[in-house]
Amino acid sequence: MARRHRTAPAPATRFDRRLAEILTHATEVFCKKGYEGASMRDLSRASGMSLAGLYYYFESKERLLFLIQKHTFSTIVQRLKARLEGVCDPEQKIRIFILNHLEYFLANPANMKVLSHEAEALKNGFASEVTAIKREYYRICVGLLDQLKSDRGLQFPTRIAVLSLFGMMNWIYTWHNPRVDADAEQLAREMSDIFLRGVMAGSRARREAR
Amino acid sequence: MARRHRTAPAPATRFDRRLAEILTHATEVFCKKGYEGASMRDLSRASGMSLAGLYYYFESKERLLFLIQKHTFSTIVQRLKARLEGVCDPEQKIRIFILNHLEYFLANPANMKVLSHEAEALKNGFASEVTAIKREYYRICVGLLDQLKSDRGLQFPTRIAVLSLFGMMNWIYTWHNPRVDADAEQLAREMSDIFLRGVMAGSRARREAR
DNA sequence: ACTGTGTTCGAACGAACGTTCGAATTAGCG
DNA sequence: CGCTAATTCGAACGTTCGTTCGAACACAGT
Repeated sequence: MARRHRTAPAPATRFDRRLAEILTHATEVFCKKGYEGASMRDLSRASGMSLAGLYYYFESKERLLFLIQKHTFSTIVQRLKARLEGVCDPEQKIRIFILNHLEYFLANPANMKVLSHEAEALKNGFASEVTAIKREYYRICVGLLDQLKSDRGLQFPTRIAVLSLFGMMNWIYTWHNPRVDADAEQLAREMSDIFLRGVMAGSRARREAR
Repeated sequence: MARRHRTAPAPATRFDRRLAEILTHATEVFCKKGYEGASMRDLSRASGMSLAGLYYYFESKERLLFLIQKHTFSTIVQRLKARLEGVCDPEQKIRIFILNHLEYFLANPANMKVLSHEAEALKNGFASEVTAIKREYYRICVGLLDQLKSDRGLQFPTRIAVLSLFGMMNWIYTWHNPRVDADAEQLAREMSDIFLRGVMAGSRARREAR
């Protein structure tokens, strides 16, 4: 009956720790079978808790997905802000943005797949809160690119560039194989090279043909 | 009882025409609610046919998704091959590849979302046939990039470049708004610029720092 | 009008779904 | 130990799921 609503990081009660365990197992199941395809009984089996027992920790399957998405996205934004602090060079900032994204992506592939692939699964109330974080993340990236543009007198469509970059990065969940593909650092370097050369090369205050 | 198995394009029987109608409506429903989230009753309502009536045209929900994915993917590959014929310049070929993908994408957004987003929904038998087409499409793109590399003496990781390009293009289904965003031609030009400059600029047989 | 084949449907099947509830069990503290 | 509150669970709720079946309808050619 008594539900905690900690947003503070501090004491990590028994309740909070158990909930975190359940979230971890549920993330794996959502990753493998999809949100709609995963049943509460699947989650029960994966977390070693009875079906009814799960409902002591969250009131619905949808809220469970919400908790996973919100925690994942919040963490990635928070880490990005910490890493961006004190860096001035806009190119370096964008490289950090990409590295931060890919490092978290490859370290927590299930979380990121659930975040990317189940973006439309939440309804009104839950959806809007995750959308707010997504918008903030998007705005940060737009800011970095605009800074790069004005610093170097470049000319390219910011919206398309940002969304192309997100596409490059988020699509990884469909193909990355840790036994074949490079680690996050190298991957981030290669994607950064392609993307940054793409927006920087030869577009200095041009008036292009067509 | 008597089911047709036409692969020939020719006569378009009543059966084939009605099936195509159902596929169109089903694609919209799968696009909006996802494969798992869409019920046979949803499909029945959307196509104006009774629940039982649908099973005269296909034997299972999974086969219905398979038919949609296979038709969509086959069409896009076939159009690509036709457009690529006779073109020699590798840069031009890649621009055609991107344009072909985006034109079909924006002209048939529901089809392409179902193809991109429900790629893992099919099981063994159905999955392998779609995967085969996907692999062919992937190999074509690898071929174009390798040709560009050797023609111009470039040096970049082909696999990462191809998959980044697919990410840029396929991610569109998450953000494209026809009332806000440009048409396929302009979008293809902008993405081609970013991508081609990215893989071509300053990587001529370099031995790069780090 | 009769016959046969292609097409459609209402009704129902068993299984699985998300969620609830009251009782049983456990943990923390006097 | 004994008491209270936190935690877990078996069993069941009503609903919806994908699929099936046999009867009905539509429309040829004779």
